[in-house]
Amino acid sequence: MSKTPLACTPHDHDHCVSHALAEADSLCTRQGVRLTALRKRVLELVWQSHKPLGAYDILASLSEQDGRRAAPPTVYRALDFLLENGLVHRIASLNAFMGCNRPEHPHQGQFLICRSCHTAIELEQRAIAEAIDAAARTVDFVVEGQTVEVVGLCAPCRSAA
Amino acid sequence: MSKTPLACTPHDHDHCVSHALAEADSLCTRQGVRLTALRKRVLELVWQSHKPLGAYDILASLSEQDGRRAAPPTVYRALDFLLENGLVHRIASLNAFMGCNRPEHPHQGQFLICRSCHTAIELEQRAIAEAIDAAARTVDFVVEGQTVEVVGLCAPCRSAA
DNA sequence: TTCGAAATTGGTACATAATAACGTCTCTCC
DNA sequence: GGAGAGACGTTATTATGTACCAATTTCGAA
Repeated sequence: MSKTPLACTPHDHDHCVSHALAEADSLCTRQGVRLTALRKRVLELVWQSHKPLGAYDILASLSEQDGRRAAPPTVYRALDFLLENGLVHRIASLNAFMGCNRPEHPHQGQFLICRSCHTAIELEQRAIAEAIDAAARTVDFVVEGQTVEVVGLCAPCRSAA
Repeated sequence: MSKTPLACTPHDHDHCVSHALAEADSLCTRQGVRLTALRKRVLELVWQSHKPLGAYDILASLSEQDGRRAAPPTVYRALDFLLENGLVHRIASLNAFMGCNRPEHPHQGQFLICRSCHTAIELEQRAIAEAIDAAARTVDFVVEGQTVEVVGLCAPCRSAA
């Protein structure tokens, strides 16, 4: 299995999505969990969007594109599965979800969210995680999970302005 | 005006709340904005809680304790004012609000949230902010706002377990 | 002092996000 | 084939947040 991050640029977008799905397939097989058709489709929808996608956006796509009669629990259950298995991340400040670049090893990313184009860049910087751990130690707090979500302007949007 | 953080320990809780309210008063006067009775009351409720408080919790307190007939927009407007003026922080991962320890200078804190007792500790570590800024620079992203929310266990809860 | 604009608040209705509870189906393993 | 677990369908409900307009208050200017 490739170790390259699943970077997504416009010209190779379809390839990027299929790569992500293939990697998810293999990961689930190794973990002994089932990437069912529904779960795979939800993951595909999340990956097809360049922006973090809301649960109800996914719901709408399932109805409109697939003609599937889906209710909220259907989507949330699929998202829960994908979250548990590290295939997507949840962006708390947006109530939205995005595909994980590096599902092959467990981690919690940091996210740069452009307020203009709404795309999100996933980082995985040990320096940030360690700065947080160090700060937590000073108040004797044991860290179990980190949420780092940064709003600002990405380079393309600054150029456009 | 004192520069000491408004640390809140059980034995001086009432004093801590009144200190926060007095500081908010003076800050709003200096800024030329109006800390009305409603806004002050909402701030007081947020400060009285040791845990981040949801908007609908505030709403319930206004109804039950004050007998005031309040609808959601009333609370959200007051919270918007308090957020804009740096008197409270919003915790995105909890959909909740907590009083700001240091309203006298603008900042965005980092939050350590105990999953057992649900209290939140506000930090203000330049090292964390700088690690994030540095990471953002590597992808040419300009940071405008940081959300850092850490879940884990605080020292008292670990001792109790 | 009185007028009038702006800010604040009250209130209804609605929009969006997430979960509870329960039944049914399907797959796998024996 | 049957039992059990996991996955999915369905209805209803709860939780969170906003759009909109009307009524009131505040405060400066005439």
